[in-house]
Amino acid sequence: MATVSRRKGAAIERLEQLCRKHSLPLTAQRRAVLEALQARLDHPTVDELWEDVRVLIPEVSRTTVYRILETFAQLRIIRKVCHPGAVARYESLTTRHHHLLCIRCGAMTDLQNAVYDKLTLPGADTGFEIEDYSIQFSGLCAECVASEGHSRK
Amino acid sequence: MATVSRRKGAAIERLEQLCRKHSLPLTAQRRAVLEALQARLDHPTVDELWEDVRVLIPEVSRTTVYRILETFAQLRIIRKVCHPGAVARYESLTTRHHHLLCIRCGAMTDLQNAVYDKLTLPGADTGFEIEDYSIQFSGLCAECVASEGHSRK
DNA sequence: ATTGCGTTTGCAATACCATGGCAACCGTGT
DNA sequence: ACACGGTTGCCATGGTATTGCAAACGCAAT
Repeated sequence: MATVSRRKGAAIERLEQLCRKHSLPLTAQRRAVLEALQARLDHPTVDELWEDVRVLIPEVSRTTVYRILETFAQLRIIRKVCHPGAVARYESLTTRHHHLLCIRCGAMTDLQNAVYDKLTLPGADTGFEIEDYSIQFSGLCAECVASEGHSRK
Repeated sequence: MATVSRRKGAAIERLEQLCRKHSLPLTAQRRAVLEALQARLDHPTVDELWEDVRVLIPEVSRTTVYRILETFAQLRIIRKVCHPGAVARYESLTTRHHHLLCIRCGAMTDLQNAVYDKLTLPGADTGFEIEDYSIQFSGLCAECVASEGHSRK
Protein backbone atom coordinates (compact mmCIF):
# COMPACT_ATOMS: atom_id res chain seq x y z
CA MET A 1 0.00 0.00 0.00
CA ALA A 2 1.76 3.10 1.18
CA THR A 3 5.43 3.51 0.80
CA VAL A 4 7.04 2.83 4.10
CA SER A 5 10.29 4.31 2.95
CA ARG A 6 9.73 7.53 4.82
CA ARG A 7 11.24 7.99 8.23
CA LYS A 8 9.25 7.56 11.33
CA GLY A 9 7.89 11.03 11.83
CA ALA A 10 8.82 13.13 14.78
CA ALA A 11 5.50 12.68 16.50
CA ILE A 12 5.73 8.92 16.41
CA GLU A 13 9.08 9.15 18.08
CA ARG A 14 7.55 11.47 20.60
CA LEU A 15 4.83 8.93 21.12
CA GLU A 16 7.39 6.24 21.86
CA GLN A 17 9.05 8.48 24.38
CA LEU A 18 5.80 9.37 26.07
CA CYS A 19 4.61 5.79 26.17
CA ARG A 20 7.82 4.78 27.83
CA LYS A 21 7.58 7.65 30.25
CA HIS A 22 4.10 6.66 31.33
CA SER A 23 4.79 2.95 31.13
CA LEU A 24 2.24 2.46 28.42
CA PRO A 25 2.67 -0.33 25.90
CA LEU A 26 3.04 1.04 22.42
CA THR A 27 0.55 -0.97 20.45
CA ALA A 28 -0.12 -1.01 16.74
CA GLN A 29 -3.51 0.57 17.38
CA ARG A 30 -2.00 3.51 19.21
CA ARG A 31 0.46 4.07 16.43
CA ALA A 32 -2.27 3.91 13.81
CA VAL A 33 -4.53 6.32 15.61
CA LEU A 34 -1.79 8.88 15.92
CA GLU A 35 -0.81 8.52 12.30
CA ALA A 36 -4.38 8.84 11.14
CA LEU A 37 -4.92 11.97 13.15
CA GLN A 38 -1.74 13.62 11.96
CA ALA A 39 -2.62 12.92 8.36
CA ARG A 40 -5.63 15.20 8.70
CA LEU A 41 -5.73 18.94 8.74
CA ASP A 42 -9.23 19.38 10.10
CA HIS A 43 -10.87 18.46 13.40
CA PRO A 44 -12.20 14.96 12.87
CA THR A 45 -14.74 13.22 15.03
CA VAL A 46 -14.04 9.84 16.55
CA ASP A 47 -15.96 8.05 13.84
CA GLU A 48 -14.14 9.87 11.08
CA LEU A 49 -10.88 8.84 12.63
CA TRP A 50 -12.13 5.32 13.07
CA GLU A 51 -12.69 5.11 9.33
CA ASP A 52 -9.13 6.21 8.71
CA VAL A 53 -7.68 3.80 11.22
CA ARG A 54 -9.56 0.90 9.66
CA VAL A 55 -7.58 1.43 6.50
CA LEU A 56 -4.49 0.56 8.47
CA ILE A 57 -6.04 -2.00 10.81
CA PRO A 58 -9.32 -3.25 9.35
CA GLU A 59 -10.45 -5.11 12.44
CA VAL A 60 -9.91 -2.28 14.89
CA SER A 61 -12.80 -1.60 17.21
CA ARG A 62 -14.52 1.73 17.52
CA THR A 63 -14.27 1.44 21.28
CA THR A 64 -10.52 1.18 21.05
CA VAL A 65 -10.32 4.38 19.06
CA TYR A 66 -12.41 6.11 21.68
CA ARG A 67 -10.14 4.91 24.44
CA ILE A 68 -6.90 5.70 22.71
CA LEU A 69 -7.98 9.21 21.86
CA GLU A 70 -9.03 9.83 25.41
CA THR A 71 -5.75 8.46 26.71
CA PHE A 72 -3.72 10.57 24.31
CA ALA A 73 -5.62 13.66 25.27
CA GLN A 74 -4.86 13.01 28.92
CA LEU A 75 -1.18 12.63 28.15
CA ARG A 76 -1.36 15.75 26.01
CA ILE A 77 -0.14 13.96 22.95
CA ILE A 78 -3.17 15.22 21.08
CA ARG A 79 -5.83 17.75 21.91
CA LYS A 80 -9.54 17.43 22.33
CA VAL A 81 -10.99 20.30 20.40
CA CYS A 82 -13.48 22.62 22.03
CA HIS A 83 -16.51 22.58 19.81
CA PRO A 84 -20.08 23.47 20.71
CA GLY A 85 -21.36 20.43 18.90
CA ALA A 86 -22.24 17.37 20.88
CA VAL A 87 -19.62 15.09 19.39
CA ALA A 88 -16.01 14.91 20.43
CA ARG A 89 -13.41 16.15 17.99
CA TYR A 90 -9.67 15.90 18.12
CA GLU A 91 -6.65 17.46 16.51
CA SER A 92 -2.98 16.66 16.60
CA LEU A 93 -0.74 19.02 18.44
CA THR A 94 0.76 21.37 15.91
CA THR A 95 1.94 24.90 16.24
CA ARG A 96 -0.20 27.35 18.10
CA HIS A 97 -3.24 28.29 16.13
CA HIS A 98 -6.76 29.58 16.64
CA HIS A 99 -10.26 28.77 15.53
CA LEU A 100 -12.96 30.48 13.57
CA LEU A 101 -16.30 29.16 14.61
CA CYS A 102 -19.65 29.73 12.97
CA ILE A 103 -22.33 30.21 15.59
CA ARG A 104 -25.00 29.14 13.20
CA CYS A 105 -23.81 26.01 11.45
CA GLY A 106 -20.89 25.00 13.66
CA ALA A 107 -18.27 25.14 10.93
CA MET A 108 -14.78 25.41 12.31
CA THR A 109 -11.66 26.59 10.53
CA ASP A 110 -8.12 27.09 11.66
CA LEU A 111 -6.58 30.51 11.79
CA GLN A 112 -2.89 31.03 11.99
CA ASN A 113 -1.69 34.55 12.57
CA ALA A 114 1.37 35.59 14.50
CA VAL A 115 -0.50 38.60 15.82
CA TYR A 116 -2.35 36.37 18.24
CA ASP A 117 0.50 34.17 19.32
CA LYS A 118 2.32 36.41 21.71
CA LEU A 119 -0.10 36.71 24.58
CA THR A 120 1.27 36.28 28.05
CA LEU A 121 -0.30 33.48 30.01
CA PRO A 122 -2.31 34.17 33.15
CA GLY A 123 -0.40 33.86 36.38
CA ALA A 124 -0.65 31.39 39.19
CA ASP A 125 -3.27 33.53 40.93
CA THR A 126 -5.85 31.86 38.73
CA GLY A 127 -5.24 28.55 40.47
CA PHE A 128 -4.47 26.96 37.15
CA GLU A 129 -1.20 25.85 35.69
CA ILE A 130 -1.69 27.12 32.18
CA GLU A 131 0.26 25.50 29.38
CA ASP A 132 -1.24 26.90 26.24
CA TYR A 133 -4.11 28.85 24.80
CA SER A 134 -6.22 29.13 21.73
CA ILE A 135 -8.56 31.88 20.67
CA GLN A 136 -12.06 31.10 19.53
CA PHE A 137 -13.34 33.73 17.15
CA SER A 138 -17.07 33.40 16.81
CA GLY A 139 -19.27 34.74 14.11
CA LEU A 140 -20.82 33.68 10.86
CA CYS A 141 -19.18 31.78 8.07
CA ALA A 142 -19.59 32.93 4.50
CA GLU A 143 -22.51 30.63 3.75
CA CYS A 144 -24.43 31.65 6.85
CA VAL A 145 -23.80 35.33 6.21
CA ALA A 146 -25.39 34.88 2.81
CA SER A 147 -28.47 33.19 4.19
CA GLU A 148 -28.90 35.58 7.11
CA GLY A 149 -27.90 38.84 5.50
CA HIS A 150 -31.09 40.77 6.19
CA SER A 151 -31.24 40.62 9.98
CA ARG A 152 -29.21 43.53 11.19
CA LYS A 153 -27.66 43.72 14.58
CA MET B 1 -26.51 55.56 31.88
CA ALA B 2 -25.96 54.42 35.40
CA THR B 3 -29.57 54.90 36.32
CA VAL B 4 -30.84 51.64 34.96
CA SER B 5 -33.82 50.66 37.04
CA ARG B 6 -33.36 47.07 37.99
CA ARG B 7 -37.04 46.20 37.84
CA LYS B 8 -37.16 43.57 35.21
CA GLY B 9 -33.59 42.76 34.46
CA ALA B 10 -32.03 44.22 31.39
CA ALA B 11 -31.72 40.87 29.71
CA ILE B 12 -35.41 40.11 29.99
CA GLU B 13 -36.17 43.39 28.32
CA ARG B 14 -33.65 42.52 25.69
CA LEU B 15 -35.39 39.20 25.28
CA GLU B 16 -38.71 40.93 24.68
CA GLN B 17 -37.14 43.12 22.07
CA LEU B 18 -35.46 40.24 20.33
CA CYS B 19 -38.55 38.10 20.38
CA ARG B 20 -40.50 40.88 18.77
CA LYS B 21 -37.81 41.46 16.23
CA HIS B 22 -37.78 37.82 15.19
CA SER B 23 -41.54 37.42 15.55
CA LEU B 24 -41.17 34.86 18.29
CA PRO B 25 -43.88 34.50 20.90
CA LEU B 26 -42.58 35.29 24.34
CA THR B 27 -43.70 32.32 26.37
CA ALA B 28 -43.40 31.66 30.05
CA GLN B 29 -40.95 28.85 29.32
CA ARG B 30 -38.62 31.13 27.40
CA ARG B 31 -38.68 33.66 30.18
CA ALA B 32 -37.96 31.00 32.77
CA VAL B 33 -35.07 29.51 30.85
CA LEU B 34 -33.40 32.85 30.47
CA GLU B 35 -33.89 33.72 34.11
CA ALA B 36 -32.53 30.38 35.22
CA LEU B 37 -29.46 30.75 33.07
CA GLN B 38 -28.73 34.26 34.23
CA ALA B 39 -29.03 33.24 37.83
CA ARG B 40 -26.00 31.00 37.38
CA LEU B 41 -22.40 32.01 37.17
CA ASP B 42 -21.05 28.75 35.77
CA HIS B 43 -21.61 26.91 32.52
CA PRO B 44 -24.54 24.61 33.18
CA THR B 45 -25.55 21.66 31.07
CA VAL B 46 -29.04 21.37 29.66
CA ASP B 47 -30.12 19.03 32.42
CA GLU B 48 -28.79 21.28 35.13
CA LEU B 49 -30.76 24.13 33.67
CA TRP B 50 -33.78 21.92 33.34
CA GLU B 51 -33.69 21.33 37.08
CA ASP B 52 -33.62 25.05 37.70
CA VAL B 53 -36.45 25.77 35.31
CA ARG B 54 -38.62 23.12 36.95
CA VAL B 55 -38.55 25.16 40.11
CA LEU B 56 -40.34 27.88 38.23
CA ILE B 57 -42.44 25.67 35.94
CA PRO B 58 -42.64 22.16 37.39
CA GLU B 59 -44.24 20.54 34.35
CA VAL B 60 -41.78 21.87 31.82
CA SER B 61 -40.40 19.31 29.44
CA ARG B 62 -36.75 18.60 29.01
CA THR B 63 -37.22 18.76 25.26
CA THR B 64 -38.49 22.29 25.55
CA VAL B 65 -35.43 23.39 27.42
CA TYR B 66 -33.28 21.86 24.71
CA ARG B 67 -35.17 23.68 22.02
CA ILE B 68 -35.26 27.03 23.75
CA LEU B 69 -31.57 26.98 24.45
CA GLU B 70 -30.83 26.14 20.87
CA THR B 71 -33.12 28.90 19.65
CA PHE B 72 -31.56 31.46 21.98
CA ALA B 73 -28.11 30.47 20.88
CA GLN B 74 -29.09 30.99 17.26
CA LEU B 75 -30.43 34.44 18.06
CA ARG B 76 -27.29 35.13 20.06
CA ILE B 77 -29.25 35.84 23.21
CA ILE B 78 -27.12 33.28 25.00
CA ARG B 79 -24.00 31.43 24.04
CA LYS B 80 -23.29 27.77 23.64
CA VAL B 81 -20.07 27.20 25.46
CA CYS B 82 -17.21 25.44 23.78
CA HIS B 83 -16.33 22.56 26.05
CA PRO B 84 -14.47 19.40 25.20
CA GLY B 85 -16.98 17.32 27.10
CA ALA B 86 -19.69 15.54 25.20
CA VAL B 87 -22.59 17.46 26.67
CA ALA B 88 -23.82 20.86 25.61
CA ARG B 89 -23.27 23.74 27.99
CA TYR B 90 -24.57 27.27 27.90
CA GLU B 91 -23.87 30.64 29.44
CA SER B 92 -25.70 33.90 29.38
CA LEU B 93 -24.09 36.65 27.43
CA THR B 94 -22.15 38.79 29.79
CA THR B 95 -19.20 40.97 29.14
CA ARG B 96 -16.30 39.58 27.21
CA HIS B 97 -14.47 37.00 29.22
CA HIS B 98 -12.27 34.00 28.77
CA HIS B 99 -12.03 30.46 29.99
CA LEU B 100 -9.60 28.40 31.98
CA LEU B 101 -9.97 24.78 31.07
CA CYS B 102 -8.48 21.79 32.79
CA ILE B 103 -7.33 19.24 30.23
CA ARG B 104 -7.57 16.48 32.73
CA CYS B 105 -10.88 16.81 34.53
CA GLY B 106 -12.69 19.25 32.28
CA ALA B 107 -13.21 21.91 34.93
CA MET B 108 -13.95 25.29 33.45
CA THR B 109 -13.62 28.67 35.09
CA ASP B 110 -14.17 32.17 33.85
CA LEU B 111 -11.32 34.59 33.58
CA GLN B 112 -11.84 38.30 33.28
CA ASN B 113 -8.81 40.40 32.55
CA ALA B 114 -8.71 43.56 30.51
CA VAL B 115 -5.33 42.56 29.14
CA TYR B 116 -7.01 40.08 26.84
CA ASP B 117 -9.94 42.19 25.77
CA LYS B 118 -8.35 44.48 23.25
CA LEU B 119 -7.44 42.14 20.43
CA THR B 120 -8.31 43.24 16.95
CA LEU B 121 -10.61 40.88 15.14
CA PRO B 122 -9.48 39.04 12.03
CA GLY B 123 -10.39 40.71 8.76
CA ALA B 124 -12.79 39.70 6.05
CA ASP B 125 -10.07 37.72 4.30
CA THR B 126 -10.90 34.84 6.59
CA GLY B 127 -14.29 34.46 4.96
CA PHE B 128 -15.93 34.87 8.34
CA GLU B 129 -17.85 37.74 9.77
CA ILE B 130 -16.40 37.73 13.25
CA GLU B 131 -18.43 39.23 16.05
CA ASP B 132 -16.57 38.28 19.16
CA TYR B 133 -13.86 36.11 20.59
CA SER B 134 -12.94 34.24 23.70
CA ILE B 135 -9.63 32.79 24.73
CA GLN B 136 -9.39 29.23 25.97
CA PHE B 137 -6.46 28.82 28.29
CA SER B 138 -5.74 25.15 28.75
CA GLY B 139 -3.79 23.50 31.50
CA LEU B 140 -4.32 21.84 34.81
CA CYS B 141 -6.55 22.99 37.62
CA ALA B 142 -5.26 23.04 41.17
CA GLU B 143 -6.66 19.64 42.06
CA CYS B 144 -5.22 17.95 39.02
CA VAL B 145 -1.85 19.58 39.54
CA ALA B 146 -1.79 18.07 42.99
CA SER B 147 -2.64 14.59 41.77
CA GLU B 148 -0.28 14.70 38.82
CA GLY B 149 2.63 16.45 40.41
CA HIS B 150 5.20 13.70 39.96
CA SER B 151 5.20 13.45 36.20
CA ARG B 152 7.83 15.91 35.12
CA LYS B 153 7.34 17.74 31.89
C1' DA C 1 13.89 -17.21 21.69
C1' DT C 2 10.80 -18.38 25.44
C1' DT C 3 8.12 -17.40 29.34
C1' DG C 4 5.14 -14.80 32.44
C1' DC C 5 2.86 -10.68 33.87
C1' DG C 6 0.04 -6.71 33.41
C1' DT C 7 -2.17 -3.97 30.13
C1' DT C 8 -4.90 -3.42 26.11
C1' DT C 9 -8.16 -4.85 22.77
C1' DG C 10 -12.59 -6.41 20.85
C1' DC C 11 -17.22 -7.56 21.44
C1' DA C 12 -21.63 -7.02 23.23
C1' DA C 13 -24.61 -4.78 26.19
C1' DT C 14 -25.81 -0.62 28.42
C1' DA C 15 -26.40 4.23 29.69
C1' DC C 16 -26.82 8.61 28.19
C1' DC C 17 -27.58 12.71 25.26
C1' DA C 18 -30.06 14.81 21.65
C1' DT C 19 -33.62 15.01 18.07
C1' DG C 20 -38.11 14.32 15.37
C1' DG C 21 -43.22 13.72 14.77
C1' DC C 22 -47.65 14.85 16.19
C1' DA C 23 -51.76 16.53 18.85
C1' DA C 24 -53.01 20.04 22.12
C1' DC C 25 -51.99 24.52 23.89
C1' DC C 26 -50.80 29.30 24.13
C1' DG C 27 -49.25 33.90 22.67
C1' DT C 28 -50.14 37.43 19.31
C1' DG C 29 -52.49 40.51 16.07
C1' DT C 30 -57.06 41.64 14.35
C1' DA D 1 -63.37 37.59 21.73
C1' DC D 2 -61.45 35.03 17.61
C1' DA D 3 -58.51 32.77 14.58
C1' DC D 4 -53.91 31.77 13.16
C1' DG D 5 -49.15 30.18 13.59
C1' DG D 6 -45.72 28.93 16.46
C1' DT D 7 -44.65 26.42 20.68
C1' DT D 8 -45.03 22.89 24.04
C1' DG D 9 -45.18 18.17 25.91
C1' DC D 10 -45.08 13.41 25.26
C1' DC D 11 -43.34 9.47 23.15
C1' DA D 12 -40.40 7.18 20.18
C1' DT D 13 -36.17 7.17 17.74
C1' DG D 14 -31.25 7.92 16.41
C1' DG D 15 -26.79 8.39 17.70
C1' DT D 16 -22.79 8.93 20.85
C1' DA D 17 -20.10 7.43 24.59
C1' DT D 18 -19.13 4.12 28.31
C1' DT D 19 -18.72 -0.42 30.83
C1' DG D 20 -17.52 -5.57 31.88
C1' DC D 21 -15.12 -9.37 30.75
C1' DA D 22 -12.48 -12.99 28.09
C1' DA D 23 -8.83 -13.28 24.83
C1' DA D 24 -4.78 -11.22 22.73
C1' DC D 25 -0.79 -8.55 22.89
C1' DG D 26 3.36 -5.81 24.29
C1' DC D 27 7.07 -5.70 27.27
C1' DA D 28 10.82 -7.21 30.14
C1' DA D 29 13.13 -10.86 32.55
C1' DT D 30 14.96 -15.29 31.90
